[in-house]
Amino acid sequence: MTTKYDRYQPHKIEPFWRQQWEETGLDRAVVKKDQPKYYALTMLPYPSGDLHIGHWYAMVPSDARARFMRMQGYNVLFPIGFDAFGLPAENAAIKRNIHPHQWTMENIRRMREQLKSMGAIFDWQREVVTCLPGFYKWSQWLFLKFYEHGLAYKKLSPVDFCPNCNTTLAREQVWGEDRHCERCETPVVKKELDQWFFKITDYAEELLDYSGIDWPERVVSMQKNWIGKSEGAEVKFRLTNDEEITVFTTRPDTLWGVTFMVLAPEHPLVDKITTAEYKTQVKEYQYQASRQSEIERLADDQEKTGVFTGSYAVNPVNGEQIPVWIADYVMMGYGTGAIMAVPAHDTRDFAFARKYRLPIKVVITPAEGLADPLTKPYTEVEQGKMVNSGTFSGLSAAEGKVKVSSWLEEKGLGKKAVNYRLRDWLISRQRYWGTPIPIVYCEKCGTVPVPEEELPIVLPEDAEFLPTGESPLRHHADFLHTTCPRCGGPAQRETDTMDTFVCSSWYQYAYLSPYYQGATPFDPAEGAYWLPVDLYTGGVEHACMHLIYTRFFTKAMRDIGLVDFDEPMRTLRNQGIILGEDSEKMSKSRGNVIAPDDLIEAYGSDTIRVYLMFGWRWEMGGPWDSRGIEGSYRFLNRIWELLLFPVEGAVEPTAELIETLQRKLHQTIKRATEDVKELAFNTYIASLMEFSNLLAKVKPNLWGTQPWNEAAKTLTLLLAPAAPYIAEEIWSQLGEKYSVHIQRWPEWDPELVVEQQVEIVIQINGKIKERLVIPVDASEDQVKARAFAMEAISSVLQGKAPRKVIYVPGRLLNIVL
RNA sequence: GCGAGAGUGGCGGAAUUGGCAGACGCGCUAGACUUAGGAUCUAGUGGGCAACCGUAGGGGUUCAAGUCCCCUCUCUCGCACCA
Repeated sequence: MTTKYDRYQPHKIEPFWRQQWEETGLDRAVVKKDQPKYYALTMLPYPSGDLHIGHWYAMVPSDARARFMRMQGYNVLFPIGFDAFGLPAENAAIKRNIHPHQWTMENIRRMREQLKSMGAIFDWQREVVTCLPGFYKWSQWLFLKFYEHGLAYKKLSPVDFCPNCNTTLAREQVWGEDRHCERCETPVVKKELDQWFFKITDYAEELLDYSGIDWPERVVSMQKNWIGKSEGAEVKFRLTNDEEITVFTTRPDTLWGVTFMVLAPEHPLVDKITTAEYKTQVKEYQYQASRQSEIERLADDQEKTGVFTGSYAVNPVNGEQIPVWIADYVMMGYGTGAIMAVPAHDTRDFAFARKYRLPIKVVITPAEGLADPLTKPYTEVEQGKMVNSGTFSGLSAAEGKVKVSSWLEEKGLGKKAVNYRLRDWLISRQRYWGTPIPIVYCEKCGTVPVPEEELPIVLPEDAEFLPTGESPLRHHADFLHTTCPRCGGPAQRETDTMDTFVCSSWYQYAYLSPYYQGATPFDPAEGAYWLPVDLYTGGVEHACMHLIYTRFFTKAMRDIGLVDFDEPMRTLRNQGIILGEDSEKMSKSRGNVIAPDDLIEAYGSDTIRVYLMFGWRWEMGGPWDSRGIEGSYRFLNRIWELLLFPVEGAVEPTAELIETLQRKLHQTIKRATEDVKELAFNTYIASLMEFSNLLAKVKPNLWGTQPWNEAAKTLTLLLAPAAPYIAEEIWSQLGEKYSVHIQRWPEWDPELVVEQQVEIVIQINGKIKERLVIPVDASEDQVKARAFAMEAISSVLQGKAPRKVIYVPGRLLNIVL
């Protein structure tokens, strides 16, 4: 390779070592029964065409961490793949008349090369591309298993539909107040469609349990929020015309305060219970409400509106007759779509009652009583006491909640109930570029699952891509028409494809044995060794979608008998986002995109790697600073010269310098080790910088001595996870054996870490007056004696005894007067 | 409104969890080497002439607070008529 005295030339060394690593299979990950495993995973990218600096920011530190674990003696699996189904490919097909498959695979080819230059230890033999039949066969297989186990079902339901993407969206793909499409920001509309769902709600309770995993509090709280568990009771209300309406309430203790009832405008009972007199008004209101969801629901301060149905219900606890209204502040999609209104103790009901002059009846009061008439609802539970509530009067509201529920249950008027905000996962998409749902519709047999042996149901290649908004599969006769697997008669295939989140819900298992040919989605022997994932890293934006789905999948797979653990990923960590230099999100339209390829050309991959780790707190991210990267480039250049350029002239080692060097060496090992372990990459790099600064200082005296050589070797090892290319080159030039990356990570000696001399701060009343350098093992008395002898101290004391003296060994002496 | 998190020099960020605030780096200033420097090296760099003052603001606990407690403000993210 290069010879000594050459300057640092990343463009020479990086391709060379990349090839060496490839040829020697350095990063191949295979099962080694006698070695502890470590499965590190970074979220797989969508093959948009170009590797973005954001991909680097996500992957490089994860890679460094994986490399570190490998040097710590673990057998590390750090795989990569491509989340290759999805809309952009299909849109490209429509716009530019290029087949989604071709578009996707070309992008992958390009990104694969870009990923390779990054220098990560991806084992490319384990690469998985989700749009290949070898992969999606198993998505289909899992669908069939879910179907068998009652976890996949079809139902006609109002779903969110993006008119621009021409497809349905899962609830979590609808964002913001105006309910727009996650991808294209078009406001979604409601459509009544027959769609496939996964029964994620079966796992709602279990999904709330995070006890076995180490996930960021933020993600946990977002998920809990999303799942939205609330406990209360379901209460049955009989109407005067004999219909029955069930409501869900979290406040059974307020039952005596119910003064009216409200149904969602779309509630199925509305038509039945509306009396002739009110028909027109109700119909009109229902129409307005249905338009509401289609029109952008602008922030119109949400004045509550509603209309009376003409019917009355009977409060089961006291026999009072209460009017039944409909109002759009009650949602069909939550609870039972009907509420009992307690205006005295609920903000919304209060506003509604005020507007329509409905009675307000107080049944919970604080010790000091309430204003009469009420000016605002009293919603407190903790301090409230029940009143006007029959035999329950006098109980605290909290007690009441429990006791009233039990009582309802005894009397058959209702029951304790838990309600979740989480809804089943809508997986049907009316698009071509996705996993076909392996279902056939037969006139005779109805809905028939495709037999396992017939998988994969392959996407036909010769589909036509027209901007009509309908799935090409629907117009593909060969695909559409088939025979019923059960009766052999004519049948039609399901033409919906699966949400791409299905692919990413189980891809971590596909890496174990890509495109597996066996009887299950992955090789059980590989699974037994590598699973589950030890460390998963990626963006926090997936908290409520991907990260809930993959937990659900793993639990479902467990119940099917495919895995024997409850959670897919033991530890989760999120990185932040790198913004443009203008502190805005990077985007082509803003023109603030930083292209990694340009940076590689200017500095080489190692510099980018080091900068991405050093520049920000990883979990935070922040704006890019194109001047900052110069610092990382300088750092690598300095290391290069420091370790490879000899000293001209005499070297004069002193015992003191050797000791200083050795101590700093061990301190650096300690810091670097602890920081990488904690994913504190910025301080890890900082510790290496500090150490190299010291090395530069002692180089004229120690160069070539045994302690120097030791330090040089160790620094190279410590640098290896961050800057793998330069570390390998330096290692080789130092005359060490290939490869630096499979050497044992250095260990520190706790005794050598401690300073021999420490500076103690001498404070008077907490203010620093003096500093004192003493041996670490100096006794308190010695420190005191020396401190009191100091001019600045004794002059203040003037012989008087201090009130108190606090001594913190190795840190300070505080003299309190 | 609810939930989560954050606020430290000109900037990115450190601070062994209550013990020297500002490590490391960027930028900046001065100097050196140079035909030249947007290269490199050396020194300096929170504010203030000082005593001192400084971690969003105010209060508190403590010998000691960026760190703990209470209040306020600002920002970011998520959810949002959730019954």
